[in-house]
Amino acid sequence: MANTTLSSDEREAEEGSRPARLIDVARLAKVSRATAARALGGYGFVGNETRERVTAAAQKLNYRLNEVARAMRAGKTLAIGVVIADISNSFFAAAARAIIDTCAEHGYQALIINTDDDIAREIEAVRVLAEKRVDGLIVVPSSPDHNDHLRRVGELSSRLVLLDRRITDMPASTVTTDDRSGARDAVELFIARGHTRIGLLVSTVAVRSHGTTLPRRAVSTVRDRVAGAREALREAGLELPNAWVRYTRNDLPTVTQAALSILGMEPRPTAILATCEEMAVGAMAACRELGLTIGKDIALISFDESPWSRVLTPAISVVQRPIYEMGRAAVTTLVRQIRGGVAPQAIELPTVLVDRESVFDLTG
Amino acid sequence: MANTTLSSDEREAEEGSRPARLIDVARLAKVSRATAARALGGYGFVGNETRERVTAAAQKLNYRLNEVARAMRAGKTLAIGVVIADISNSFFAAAARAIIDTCAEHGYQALIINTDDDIAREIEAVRVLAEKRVDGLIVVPSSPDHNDHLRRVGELSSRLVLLDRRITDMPASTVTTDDRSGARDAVELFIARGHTRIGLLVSTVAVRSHGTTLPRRAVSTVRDRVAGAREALREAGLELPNAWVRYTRNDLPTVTQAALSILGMEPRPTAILATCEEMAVGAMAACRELGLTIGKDIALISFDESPWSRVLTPAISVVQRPIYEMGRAAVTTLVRQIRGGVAPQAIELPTVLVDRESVFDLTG
DNA sequence: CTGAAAGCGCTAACAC
DNA sequence: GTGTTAGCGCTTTCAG
Repeated sequence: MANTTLSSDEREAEEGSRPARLIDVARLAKVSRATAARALGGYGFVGNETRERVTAAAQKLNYRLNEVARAMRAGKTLAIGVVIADISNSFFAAAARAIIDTCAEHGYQALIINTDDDIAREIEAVRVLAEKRVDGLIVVPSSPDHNDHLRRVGELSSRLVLLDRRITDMPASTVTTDDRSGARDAVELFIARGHTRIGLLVSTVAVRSHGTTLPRRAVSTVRDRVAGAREALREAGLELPNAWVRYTRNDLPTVTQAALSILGMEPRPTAILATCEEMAVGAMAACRELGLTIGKDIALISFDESPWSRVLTPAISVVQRPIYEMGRAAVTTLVRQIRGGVAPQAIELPTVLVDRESVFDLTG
Repeated sequence: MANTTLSSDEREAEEGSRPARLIDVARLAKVSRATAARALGGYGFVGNETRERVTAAAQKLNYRLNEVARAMRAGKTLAIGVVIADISNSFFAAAARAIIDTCAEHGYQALIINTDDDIAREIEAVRVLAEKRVDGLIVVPSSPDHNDHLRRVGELSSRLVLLDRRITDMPASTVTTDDRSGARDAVELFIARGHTRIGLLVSTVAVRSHGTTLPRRAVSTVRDRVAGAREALREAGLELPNAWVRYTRNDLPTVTQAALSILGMEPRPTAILATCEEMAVGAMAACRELGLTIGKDIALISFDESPWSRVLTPAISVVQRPIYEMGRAAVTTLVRQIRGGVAPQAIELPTVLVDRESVFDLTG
């Protein structure tokens, strides 16, 4: 390696001594801070030769804009807060991916906080993000009726998008899917194939372990899916005994218990609608324990596509939701609101039922 | 609702007019900014009665510390940059969950950027995070030998933790798992059960679609797993024909093709080691197409636990890695480095082989 | 076209 | 115990 001599400036750039500031660049280029800022920021009028001198100086000093100072001065952090239940859950992971990428496209950074659907943690998360002075907020609300913390965040409350779930009495934008139709479609498919005993495995955190009554604090997606299923059932003149619907937390042991308790009924359902991946897995676990075969003894439809659902035998039929699009829409709506001061809007995306092999025919 | 009269201050707090600043609190409490700061920040000496007046004023004005100003003044953002391949991938999602939570426990906020294992995007991500003046950096490096961008970040290069993968010639902390042993254990189990024709399905992005030679740019986890498998094979005096190992991108169609090309060989392997969930799913897809049954015609072991792996029939045997612990260790190490200026360290966590039902016995 | 200077909101010496 | 003040690094009028 050539033993080149480095100027003191250059050495500072190489090592981590102290990041160069605008004024250092200005001095090296023999201009004022204002001119340096203009040259680097690409605004205002700067002479060509001056601009080049500044750029060269910045390069030489390895200058990096201090975003913190910029944010302070400008009153914009270019950051967006994201409050979700659990990023390790596949639904939220996919949504987060969309949010992060779309934020980046618009020059924003996403700050993500997990709440595990705990309202206390949600309130705390919003507080923290407000202190960080995020320019906007995307929230997956954990409770359908707590909205105080979302109203009390000053200007942020007009830069707020609710994702996946609606909440009462909150004038904010929402991005949701038409889960009621999704559930209807699923149940109607069961019915068309001759199933009359249809069970519901419903994910919710508003319950201690698992139970048979709709929890008072169930979020809108839960309510919509149950309502959609009930609708289809009612129109077909079918019963939905309490014992066939189970509201449950979504850890595998609990879900398995819940599924077992449905499948242990006499008579037992021949079909199960699972409201998410975890519910489907629990149903599979229960079937395994009982020696029941999916697609033969038990028909299954699950909300949300999983990597494995089309690969199993039988392949699992699912109600697909456009998760990536949801995340993307949340960000674009939010950014529009931040920039334009436009009115909140409600976006509802369609679901699509993908029929594979897990719903066998009973009419034959 | 009671028609209470609000003071002008209170109304401002209710609406989003303009966030209260420290000086507003100070004025309302009739003290100086310094005293207000001390009272609120809980440091220095403040009279009891004064403290109460300040707290009350802050409450009344709905005062929120401005984190941006604090960061600027203190020279610490309390933010940590996280550069990963893809947060919607289950491995990274779990790691991210651990990172975010552990960050929060230490008072830090995680800023996450996806690279899709593209080195150009990784370089850009590091640049952006450096501008944001993050206090530390966690990187899952996408290339084993690009390290310039990680050296050129000034003081940040001493506040850097490499997660999941090592890279050459970089004096940074690393948090990895003992993947070599993991692969060894898996292959040894195959061998113990009488399998002699063992295939490898290896996930990598350093290849166009799928091929049979170790890509020059494969990351350390890929190298380690292949090396571990080869070791076990060699010690048992077994061959690993090129045709039985496939390096592939991890989208389902490509993986399925790769798996098909292994399973189309004559003779074909009776066992497959999949280096991640996506590889296992691809193997399952291929088996499905060929009418082969896992656990009967083809033995399968996969790296990383999946929600569904223990629930299938047969249940899939896996090489578990302590993903949450990895994320947690990355953050604790990093925080120690930020706070203490301690030397970089290499942490290697063990893997554990969980034998379930997907490795059938050929010795009978 | 370029420079001087004010100030974003906060903390931490340093006085009193 | 409490107040005064000097900046952190940047942008942005306002002069020249």
